[in-house]
Amino acid sequence: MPAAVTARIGIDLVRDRLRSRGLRWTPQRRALIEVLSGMDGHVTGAELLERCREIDAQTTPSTVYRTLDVLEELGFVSHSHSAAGREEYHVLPSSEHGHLQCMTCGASWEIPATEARTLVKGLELSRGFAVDLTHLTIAGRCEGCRTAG
Amino acid sequence: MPAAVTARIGIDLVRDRLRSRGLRWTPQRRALIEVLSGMDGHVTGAELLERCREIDAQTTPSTVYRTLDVLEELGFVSHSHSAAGREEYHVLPSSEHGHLQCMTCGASWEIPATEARTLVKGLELSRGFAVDLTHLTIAGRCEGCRTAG
DNA sequence: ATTAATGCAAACGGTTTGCACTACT
DNA sequence: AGTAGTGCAAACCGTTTGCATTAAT
Repeated sequence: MPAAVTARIGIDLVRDRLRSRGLRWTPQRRALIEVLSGMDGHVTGAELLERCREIDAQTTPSTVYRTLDVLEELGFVSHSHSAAGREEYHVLPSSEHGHLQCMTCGASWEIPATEARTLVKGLELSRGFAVDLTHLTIAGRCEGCRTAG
Repeated sequence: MPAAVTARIGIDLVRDRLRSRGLRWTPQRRALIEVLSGMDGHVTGAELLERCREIDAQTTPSTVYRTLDVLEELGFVSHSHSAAGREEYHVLPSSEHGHLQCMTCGASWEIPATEARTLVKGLELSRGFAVDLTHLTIAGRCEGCRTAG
């Protein structure tokens, strides 16, 4: 079982990018970036809200979700949907990737573009369909849960 | 672009299976089965509710969702999650399959198990991960939307 | 001074629940 | 008669919105 990839999001980089677009650097945004930079690649909006509240108990949902929208526009995060149907944000690492999620233990792993190449190419050739890898979540049972249960 | 597969769900079969388990056959259930049997493979709970209301305007959400749960237990339907994150039910055709969904026009197509074999086998071999194909929805852009836009 | 961003509070949409009532068997 | 299923109404949860206020530039 491969370890989950840890993605990095540079606080200074985000700040500079925001400013260069005339957007602002606020304590609330800083908190969210801090939370995101400590993530191992995937979190729901609700989880991010909770974690931000650990930093600042006054954090409001609207601020978090609006900031996530902005960060998505800037290309720092992207979102897909978990097996439970909730929004799932993840920090954009260097390369595009999908997710593998275990329905038993809930753990999730990244599928690098290289590993998904056959799938992506296949659907493009057979159906002319352009897969959005960042949005892909494949559900199933991981090795640990299969051997355990 | 392959045509969407039309699945069939036999009204009499469902009725008999319900009864054989001590469960009951009601007008509300009949309505839902009728709706489901006219589907081309994928609908959200909310859509099913609406369609049931075309048959009986008094239909309530609770009844529809509870019946869907029962039907899922009996193996007549299964659910996954659309690209928009909503629950998506589909009638179980003879074989397991995943979905391809266009994020531009919203259309969706089935991916038969045969076509997903490489993916499923690959993840099993490389990671010991057992893909739940019925739960899989791959988002992207379909051929039509790619050439149009 | 300008205007982006926040906080509030309320609404949203889809789904789920508790409970008294109905109706299938 | 017994109990599965219904309808109602309210709650749920995550997310989104409008608007007046605050604060970054």
